[in-house]
Amino acid sequence: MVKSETDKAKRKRPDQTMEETFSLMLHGCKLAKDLESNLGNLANQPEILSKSCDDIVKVFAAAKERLNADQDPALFTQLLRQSPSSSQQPQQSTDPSLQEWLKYGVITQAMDMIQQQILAGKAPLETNEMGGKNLLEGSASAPLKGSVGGEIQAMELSDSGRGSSSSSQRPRRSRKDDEEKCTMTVPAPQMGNTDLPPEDNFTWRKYGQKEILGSRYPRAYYRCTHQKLYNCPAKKQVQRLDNDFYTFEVTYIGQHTCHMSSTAPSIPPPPPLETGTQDQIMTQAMVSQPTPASSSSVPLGRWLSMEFTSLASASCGSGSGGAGGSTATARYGREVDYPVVADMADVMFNSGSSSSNSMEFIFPSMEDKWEAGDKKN
DNA sequence: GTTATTTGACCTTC
DNA sequence: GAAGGTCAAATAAC
Repeated sequence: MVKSETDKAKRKRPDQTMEETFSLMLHGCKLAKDLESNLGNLANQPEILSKSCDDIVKVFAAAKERLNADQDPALFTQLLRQSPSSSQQPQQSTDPSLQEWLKYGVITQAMDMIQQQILAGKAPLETNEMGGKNLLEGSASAPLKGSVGGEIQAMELSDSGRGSSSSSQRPRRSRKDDEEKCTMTVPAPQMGNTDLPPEDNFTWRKYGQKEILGSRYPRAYYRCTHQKLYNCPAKKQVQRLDNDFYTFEVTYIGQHTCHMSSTAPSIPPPPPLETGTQDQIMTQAMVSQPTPASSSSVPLGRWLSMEFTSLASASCGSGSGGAGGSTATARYGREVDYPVVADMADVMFNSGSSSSNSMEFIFPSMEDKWEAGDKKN
């Protein structure tokens, strides 16, 4: 059973919840910046522009919803002021964060479309002063995959944080490495409840959560819902990356046997446990419809609207699950122009206006451009 | 009432 | 002894 978002948010520490909202807003800012960077290239691509706006609106709407729900504006302001980047070098005209962002394959659905358009030569490659070229610099060398922005990247092996080794000699519990493991990183939902791990067509029951030494976020432990019924040994561990709130590291352990039973629910074959099947895994995770009954499921509408951004470095096989082994670089926050964000926060907190008004604040020049374009047409 | 989640305690491994 | 993994009672949602 899935608890309500408010219930879950209620259980969080206020500063943690605020931090999540903060990250959400920062991501929205980056989307807006990307769009701005490519306006020149996309003047003739209204559908892409529209999709980009949708993405941005959704992100900010989610942030606003969280802010309105149960969070303290004062805490938000404090977060902004305490941000380590506030004392960093002034922002360059070519935003380095954007390069980092794209370097790791972090693109939105709309940005994916933009890149495809550019790569296909439909949009001019010239850059604007805000660094639109970065879109190409970041990912042109890597072919885009996935029509919904779910970019599946080459998997990389990673060591587990602890490097446990020996197989268990006791029957009950073990950290044995001979269990089949598959670790991957997947994007977290950007809308709604961002705590939910991505749907993978299996139903999971959460049985534990643990703070992990050296990790910023706790690790959640899930096992197959049908563990008892079908003696299914499949488990998974879900943990946010330390430096990337919007990316989960998911480790699958053991194979599903529940689907083999004639009485078991009809589900696809277990995807994650063989090396070389990662693309299949992620494809299933990205395109399949969520299972409504799943304890970790995400409503289809949310999945369709969430940002399928970066995917996916994973390591599969026995013995080297990647908890804590991520080398991903922060997508947000470090190089963001925080005063701008603070202004946006001020607008959102003080105006009491709708999200559309917030968007007007973000895109005044765009509106002017579109209006001008409409007048021409 | 049933089922899922949370969370402190316990167990296992290193 | 520390840390990760799991159990199970308490709690909440439906």
